[in-house]
Amino acid sequence: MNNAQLADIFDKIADLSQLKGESVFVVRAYQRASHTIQTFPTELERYVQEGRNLREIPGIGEAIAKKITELVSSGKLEFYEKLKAEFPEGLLAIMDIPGVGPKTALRLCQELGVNSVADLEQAIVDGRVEQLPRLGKKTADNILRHLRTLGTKERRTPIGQAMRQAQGVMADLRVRCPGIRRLEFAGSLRRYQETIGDIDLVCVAADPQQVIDALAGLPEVAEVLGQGGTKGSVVTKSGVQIDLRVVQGEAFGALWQYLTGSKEHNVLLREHANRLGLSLNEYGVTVAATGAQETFADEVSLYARLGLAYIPQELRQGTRELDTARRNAIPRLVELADMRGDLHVHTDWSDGRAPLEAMLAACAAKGYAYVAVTDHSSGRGIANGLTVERILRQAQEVRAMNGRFGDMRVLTGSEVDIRADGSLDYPEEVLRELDVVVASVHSAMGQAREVMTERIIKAMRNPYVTVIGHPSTRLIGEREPIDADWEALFRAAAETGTALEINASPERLDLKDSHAARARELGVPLIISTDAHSVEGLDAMHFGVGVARRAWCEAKDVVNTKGYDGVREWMRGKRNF
DNA sequence: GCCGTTTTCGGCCCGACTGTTTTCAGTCG
Repeated sequence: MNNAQLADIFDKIADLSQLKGESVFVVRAYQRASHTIQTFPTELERYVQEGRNLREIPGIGEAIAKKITELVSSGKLEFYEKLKAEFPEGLLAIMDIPGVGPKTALRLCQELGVNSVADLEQAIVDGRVEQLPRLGKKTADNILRHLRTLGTKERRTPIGQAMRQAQGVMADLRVRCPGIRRLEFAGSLRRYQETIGDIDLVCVAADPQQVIDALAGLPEVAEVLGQGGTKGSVVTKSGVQIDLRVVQGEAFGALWQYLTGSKEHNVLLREHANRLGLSLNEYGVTVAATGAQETFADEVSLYARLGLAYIPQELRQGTRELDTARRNAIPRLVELADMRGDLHVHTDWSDGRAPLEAMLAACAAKGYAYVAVTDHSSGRGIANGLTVERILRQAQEVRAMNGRFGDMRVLTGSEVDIRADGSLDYPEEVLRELDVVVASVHSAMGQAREVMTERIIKAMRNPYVTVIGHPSTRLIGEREPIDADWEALFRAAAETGTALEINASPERLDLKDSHAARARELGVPLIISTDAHSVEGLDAMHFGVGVARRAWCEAKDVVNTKGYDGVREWMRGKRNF
């Protein structure tokens, strides 16, 4: 049983506990455990097998540790089975409808005999729901509306799309409201999560109402969910929810912090504040003893007031960042400016859209010290992969580009298919001629775990393989990752000195954050590359850096933060392994 | 159910908005 499945069960236990009327603290404990498990870098199943103590994980106590052990050893949990049996199966789905929580779901079930979403729809249409005390026509209509769009819209938006949309809306708002003094995005977008639930915007303006109204009036807005004096919430025509919070004055630090979250981080932060005799909300800090209010112009001063080092937004996941900040041990995370080159770039020699020179010119304009040209190998017929003859000719041309783009060094390379049996698409005589070999799985992605794991490890053992490209092959929201023993892959990568890629393309982000974190822990060299197929694609580097930062990576953990000489030296190490 | 620079027991984050209410419960983030 993997962490995602475990987390799902504890999330359901939390929901069921709510229905059962357990105290909110019990519910919260299960929710917290679910979140912790979801983001934990190691599979708990392996953790338990290795005899490690689950209770060392924050948020996991005696009771939940026992439940996890039962789940990973038997695949079942008696407590959960019994709990589930107490309620109709459809009740959890009813609770998934926005606006319907445990209280309402239970009433619908007990007072109207509603046991499924379909039952509920019928009950609303029949007019039975609006007759219940403290519900009413408006509530019933809202539930119906949400119920009917439940299956139709994607729940989360990939970060690339959300980022574009956020920037568009922010530009529009600035034009419409000249009184805006500051406008930033917050939430999961700012934390560089791979998918975004809704876009959170924070704003400082003299006239908050004007900005709220402007948001509601944007042409791309399909529905206004709520509109108050400081807060507006809309859904765009593309189905993305945008929440906007506007304040007057300069007390921006606490607001931005609050809306950046995560929720789990904020809960921990407020608990921490309470222990210091302080109370924290989105306006600032209140000293409990005196009632004195303090505001903060920026986040750094807010964290400092709470006795904490600044916590970069990507680390605000509600895991160990608070403890680390208290010990003043937050590392200096890798930054976009640390990136010295891109080691995975395509041109129109294969399936890229731009010519070689255009790609190189764009890389030079970014100030890179080097770039590797890595078009597809011949196995990718559909991607116009390069035959042996063409790759050797391209390598010649690429080498000849050196000196034409200032100090930027141009490296030869290829993105070589790892075939189903783990062999590579080019013979060694060819690979030997290339500076950078990105080995990637592009076919037979459905192989069984053992086969797939062995296949990739075989590629790592090839001395000419520099890096494994987009290791999981997933496309976010479109294609599931391969099934592989990640722990085994990470150990093999560390042993052979093969880098693993953090593919920065926002539809991939592969390795993902938790995998990158585990790889880093095991000493695997990481390379952040854009896999650009166009000039614009080169701009995706910051998404990859965001993933690396979420994985607590420092510059030293990322190979292509080294200068040209450093990278060459590192690559020589791999060839001699 | 978890947890400890007040504590192994007694606490546990905080506010906005909606819809239904004459003061607030439920939901959400």
